[in-house]
Amino acid sequence: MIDRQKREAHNILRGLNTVQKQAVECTDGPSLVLAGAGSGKTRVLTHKVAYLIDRKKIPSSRILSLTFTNKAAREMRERILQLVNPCYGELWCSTFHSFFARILRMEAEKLGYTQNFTIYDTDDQAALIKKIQNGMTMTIEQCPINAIRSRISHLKNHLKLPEHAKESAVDYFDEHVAMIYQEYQDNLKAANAMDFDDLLLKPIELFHLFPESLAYYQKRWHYVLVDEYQDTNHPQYLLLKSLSEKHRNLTVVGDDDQSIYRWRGASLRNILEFEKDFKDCKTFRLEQNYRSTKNILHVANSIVMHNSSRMEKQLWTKNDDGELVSLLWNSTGEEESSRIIYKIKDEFQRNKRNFSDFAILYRTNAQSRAIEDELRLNGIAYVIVGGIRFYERKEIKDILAYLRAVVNPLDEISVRRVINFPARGIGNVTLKKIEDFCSQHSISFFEGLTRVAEIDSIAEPTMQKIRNFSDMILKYNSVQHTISAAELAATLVEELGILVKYKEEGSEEALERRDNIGELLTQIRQFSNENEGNGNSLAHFLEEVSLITDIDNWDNDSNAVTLMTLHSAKGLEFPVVFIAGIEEGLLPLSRNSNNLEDLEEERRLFYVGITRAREKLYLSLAERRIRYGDSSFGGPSRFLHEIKHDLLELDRTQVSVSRSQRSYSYDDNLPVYEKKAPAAKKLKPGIIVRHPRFGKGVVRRVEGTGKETKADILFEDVGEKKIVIKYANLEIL
DNA sequence: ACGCACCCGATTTTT
DNA sequence: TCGGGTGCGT
Repeated sequence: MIDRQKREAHNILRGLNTVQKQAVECTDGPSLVLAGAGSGKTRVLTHKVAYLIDRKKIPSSRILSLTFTNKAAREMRERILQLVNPCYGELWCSTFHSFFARILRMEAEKLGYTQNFTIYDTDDQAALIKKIQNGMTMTIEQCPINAIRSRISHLKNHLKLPEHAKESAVDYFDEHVAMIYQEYQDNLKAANAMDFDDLLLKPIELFHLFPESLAYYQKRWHYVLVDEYQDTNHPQYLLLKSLSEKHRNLTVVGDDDQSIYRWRGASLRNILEFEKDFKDCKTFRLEQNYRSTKNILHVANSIVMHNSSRMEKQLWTKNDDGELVSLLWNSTGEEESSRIIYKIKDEFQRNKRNFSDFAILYRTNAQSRAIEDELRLNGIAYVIVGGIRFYERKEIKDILAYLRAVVNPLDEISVRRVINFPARGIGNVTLKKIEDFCSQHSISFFEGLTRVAEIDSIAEPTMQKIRNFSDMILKYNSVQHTISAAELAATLVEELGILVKYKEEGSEEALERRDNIGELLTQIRQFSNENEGNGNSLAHFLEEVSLITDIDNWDNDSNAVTLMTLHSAKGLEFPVVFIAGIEEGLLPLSRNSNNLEDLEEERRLFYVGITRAREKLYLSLAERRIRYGDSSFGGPSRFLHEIKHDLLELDRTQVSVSRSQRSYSYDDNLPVYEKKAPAAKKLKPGIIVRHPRFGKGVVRRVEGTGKETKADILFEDVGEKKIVIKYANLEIL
């Protein structure tokens, strides 16, 4: 036992370079790790947590690691568990939003919410704003919902209250927004709902109003570590500052050159001024890149050095020069797609690559379509990250809205969403009558439904329909704690009869919707199994779902080419990367070419894309491309001129394949799209399993594939064992 | 209350 | 070009 601990402690520092080691060993006080792309940023973070637990004997429950995505949080947890014995206690790796949502669930009453509050996503926000705008009597001119939504979000992120917004309004739009903003906040409160921004703002309010509550959390967390610090916004900055005020052990890791979420409130200031904000802070610069070839890195450096607001850094690598970066110069958008696919096949055959080695990145989702068509035509498997998310599909949102209404009937947006779905003859006129009744009596929309008998103008048959609806919601509301989420959801879907309806409809679209709902029910079932006896699992499920995103589910296990936006690619790496559409108007996007700050963010976005590539980078552009139905010509991106010419290899080879010749669907030389066995896929370090003989344990390491897969598992009772999966009959918990 | 036709608008989207 | 949202007609 002691031997193993020694070995592990040694492992924690082994394989780190000098700066990385210094950063890990610097445990006391604030520290800033400026980590260039591919320089082992997450490595420093995970090793530091492991070091704290193992060397400094800090209970893991005192260490808080915050990230932006669930995927990053999950990976961080797994990597820490590979380094240290997890038995010291719970390990806290979480996203900002889910961490603070968790706090808010506990403290909701103090802020006038109940603990089963609903989290509103962008769609719900839009629906609410729309409702408010439609209800405004003196409205002269309507404004685009999304413009209002993002303005309100902007105001909130700058801690501007509706009163402030009113005072500082300079034009009609500002005034209009300020009015809606006020009502928007009131409505959220009445609906017992919070939007994403509130998940950060309400904790600030909580800490402000209840200093003893803040003191509790300050005492609770001895160490706070943050990944991707360059993307934090102002509320996040304030929260980090107050949470770490007592122990002062705040470690932030980030790269100002990779800050690409300014448009969403991220403040580059946070990382640029960290040394001023935390006076005695220690700064570490990780400038050695382990990911890319020298050529790729030179291109990346030559681009990003054109930015003015950045901290001076020079990435270098011991890796080989590698191939030159290729510039695929095309005349049209279609040619671009063909050429990329041609290159993929070429790389595939010449360099023995897997399809999962390739990523095709683009600035806008709309660009994916042409590339997808070409991939399909050539029988190459691909996965798209982003676009329409599973949980944003209409049918999924409909079911979720029912579940949300059941958990929180005050959630007016959800109730309204489903009151006439499936169609049950309750139309706009009736809704308006109920609405008026509710505002006359100052009651919630749902209470209005239950008191529909008092509304004279509604005809009896309609009343009955409304009563049926509200009774149904109440029925499920009353059993939510006695039956499992899975059972509740399945019964509800059954009662609604939508699966049958979609089946009868029979169209491809309807069948897909039916399947999606089936998939949702499966997910709820899984969730129920995993969280048995955890109180109200339906509410938990809804919270988890509202904080999940597409990239969280992306797993590069399937042998397929990955397509995604430059934004989604941050944090990932691929042997071969294509960046499509390096044109004026697209990169930089025309809207963001006018002011310097926007332009610099576009440049960083390009930089992020370039630095995803390990071995080979292709840049691609088209002289003409169809956009919004028109043919447009932006010309090569200005960023191309920032690359030294001897780093680029111009490739203008014509791809001489016509549509008809390419219409075969499978090429014998291409492997069949194949997914890895689900069992092997799910078994990852950090996962809890049950063994028929040894009981419960946590997976530490996985080696081998297929039938050969073995795993080191640390069991609660019998210690660590190496298990051959094939024979073990493990149950994944 | 529902269906169809037309019109407008159109980044990126960690949560 | 394409999809969603509005408004009119039944």
